[in-house]
Amino acid sequence: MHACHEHATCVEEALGAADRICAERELRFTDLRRRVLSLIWENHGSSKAYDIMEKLGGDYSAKPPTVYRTLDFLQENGLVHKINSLNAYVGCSHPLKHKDCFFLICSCCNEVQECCASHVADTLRDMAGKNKFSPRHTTLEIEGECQDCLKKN
Amino acid sequence: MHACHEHATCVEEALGAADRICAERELRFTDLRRRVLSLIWENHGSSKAYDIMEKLGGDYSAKPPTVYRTLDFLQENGLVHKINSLNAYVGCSHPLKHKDCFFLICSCCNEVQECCASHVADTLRDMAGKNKFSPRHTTLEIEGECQDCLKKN
DNA sequence: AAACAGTATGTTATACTATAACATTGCCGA
DNA sequence: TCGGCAATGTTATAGTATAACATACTGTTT
Ligand SMILES: [Zn+2]
Ligand SMILES: [Zn+2]
Ligand SMILES: [Zn+2]
Ligand SMILES: [Zn+2]
Repeated sequence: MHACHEHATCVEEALGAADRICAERELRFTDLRRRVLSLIWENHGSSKAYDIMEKLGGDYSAKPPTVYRTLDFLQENGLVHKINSLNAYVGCSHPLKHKDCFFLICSCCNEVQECCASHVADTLRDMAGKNKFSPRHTTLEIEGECQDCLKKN
Repeated sequence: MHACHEHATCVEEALGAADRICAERELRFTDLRRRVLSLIWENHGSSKAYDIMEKLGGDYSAKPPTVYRTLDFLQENGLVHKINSLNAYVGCSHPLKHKDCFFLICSCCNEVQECCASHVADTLRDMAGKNKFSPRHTTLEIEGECQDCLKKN
């Protein structure tokens, strides 16, 4: 689906971007936050909160509030997104440029691709306007099958 | 937000449509199913499963599986939709014509308006195509403020 | 250094959302 | 009437998320 030849690069870039963003905003990119973001970036699928919790401490030494607070922090700063249709979380693939993005979710390989397209956003804004609605946040999640999986099957 | 001068009409229409749809498909529109759909149509907001459960039997005589099975039936037959961003359910406002719909959710008055627009669906399909993605189901939920609430505030 | 404030994390408990598995009931045709 | 199947009931449990309060860490002021 994606084209990351060397996935370690994805992780490093994500962590590097997080470092810079937190520095700029004078936020603390603590060890816990870094570990959670890193776990989320282990692959290009989405991660469930309780799976992250287990990975943080096999013995459940990390408790739910710890995980959810960390996820909240990462979301607030645009470093991860929640996929509402899955109750799961993905790393933002372009945290500084993120705007009006949406998600293509392959239910075969579970990968999630984050996309931006200004004309999609424009279309939605127009549509909202015609309905006299003032949008604040859009959830757009498209479930289906990615090219690789289509080919395989 | 919506323009139902006599909300009873909305409820009756919804129940009537359900009757017809179930008859056509040789499904049983049982008392329970009718009651749940009716409760959901009490207003134009979204309903939480556990609230429906309480209304079904103040003493919690209705248990979760009863409610969720009924909601599943109603969803499968296009009579209600789940709003993933709220974990809540709304009645479908046009069950026979439903196709590529999306939702405008006012976080002020909590009303949910269901909209269809073929050009929105077209735009999304094109976009998916450009990403070589074969979409199966789209979740599009726009949170914001409706005209009435904008005026009021 | 000691006191302090503010942020981050730990801990315990609980709320909220949803499903599995099996029992019972009710409907309908053979 | 019997058998089969769909619907509902029942009990238990899984899965997702937050409230409330305690402790620890970071950096600043005195
Ligand atoms: Zn993003
Ligand atoms: Zn795939
Ligand atoms: Zn609909
Ligand atoms: Zn409103």
